[in-house]
Amino acid sequence: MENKNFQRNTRQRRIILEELQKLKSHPTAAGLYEIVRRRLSKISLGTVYRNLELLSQMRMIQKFEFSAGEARYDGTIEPHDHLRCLQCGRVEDVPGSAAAISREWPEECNGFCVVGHRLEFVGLCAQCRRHPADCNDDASPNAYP
Amino acid sequence: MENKNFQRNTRQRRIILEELQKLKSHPTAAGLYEIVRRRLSKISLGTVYRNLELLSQMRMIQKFEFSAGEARYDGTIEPHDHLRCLQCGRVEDVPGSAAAISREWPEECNGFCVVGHRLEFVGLCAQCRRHPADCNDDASPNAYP
DNA sequence: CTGTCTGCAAATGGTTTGCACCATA
DNA sequence: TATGGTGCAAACCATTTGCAGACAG
Repeated sequence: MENKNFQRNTRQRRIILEELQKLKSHPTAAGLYEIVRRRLSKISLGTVYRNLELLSQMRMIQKFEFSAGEARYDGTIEPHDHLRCLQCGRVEDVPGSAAAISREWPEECNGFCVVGHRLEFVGLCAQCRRHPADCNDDASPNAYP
Repeated sequence: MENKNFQRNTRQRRIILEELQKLKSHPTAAGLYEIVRRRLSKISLGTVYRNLELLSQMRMIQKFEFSAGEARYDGTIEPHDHLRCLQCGRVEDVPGSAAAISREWPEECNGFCVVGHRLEFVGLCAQCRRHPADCNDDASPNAYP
């Protein structure tokens, strides 16, 4: 709630934002840390967390914590929905047309003043559908239907 | 994925399920633990977690981990959506008619075989709308718009 | 009896935080 | 140079797990 704006434009912050915006995927903090580390070998995971939090408070990126243990970060700010693979954990954007479906909702519901929503579809991604053999291991990050 | 069915119908398991089904709210594991403890004073939190996990694997209850740090549990199995208050963290069911909107979605999207979805509306509950004074403290469990 | 389940406590894993030093404005 | 940011490591907190004893079938 503390919308504290930052003053310094540090090398770390710049690179974290840059690398995140470069990705079409939605990495976890640890995943992005590994990527950023290729350019800033001494950066710490704590710094990545601090900056991701700050950038998301400033609405420069989106943080979403749908259903899984780890938060994921998105380099864009337009609201949109996601597809999550139950087997491999991959998270992708719902492509344009399908996303449009979800844009209008009642502003009032059950006494709640609704200001937004979070929507995610779960299923199997194209890759995992082709390789059902991988089903035996415990890679499944969720126990949904 | 390991749909291992349980064999024993223990007092603990029975009471956990019973108390959860009695509630209209969606407690966290710790919350339910406090409730169950009134009937089983020596039960451990670990047992509550173990049974909630088992019951949800057996499709006798629902576990959902939308966006917040703690998972929440629902004593019913019919799929339905939720309303989450950004200020107090309360989670309620979306009432019938509104819920119907969200039931049909494409079965295929972006190569994914979609088997379900998770939808949650965020906003302010009736109570928090009446008491905007509480806004100053850091009780807000989420940083969504 | 026997194999599951429980209570306990320690371990885990993602995230946050305190602190002393560093570097941006 | 002042102060916000960083790296490091320890702390946190929800959840999981190993183990020895308890109990359902």
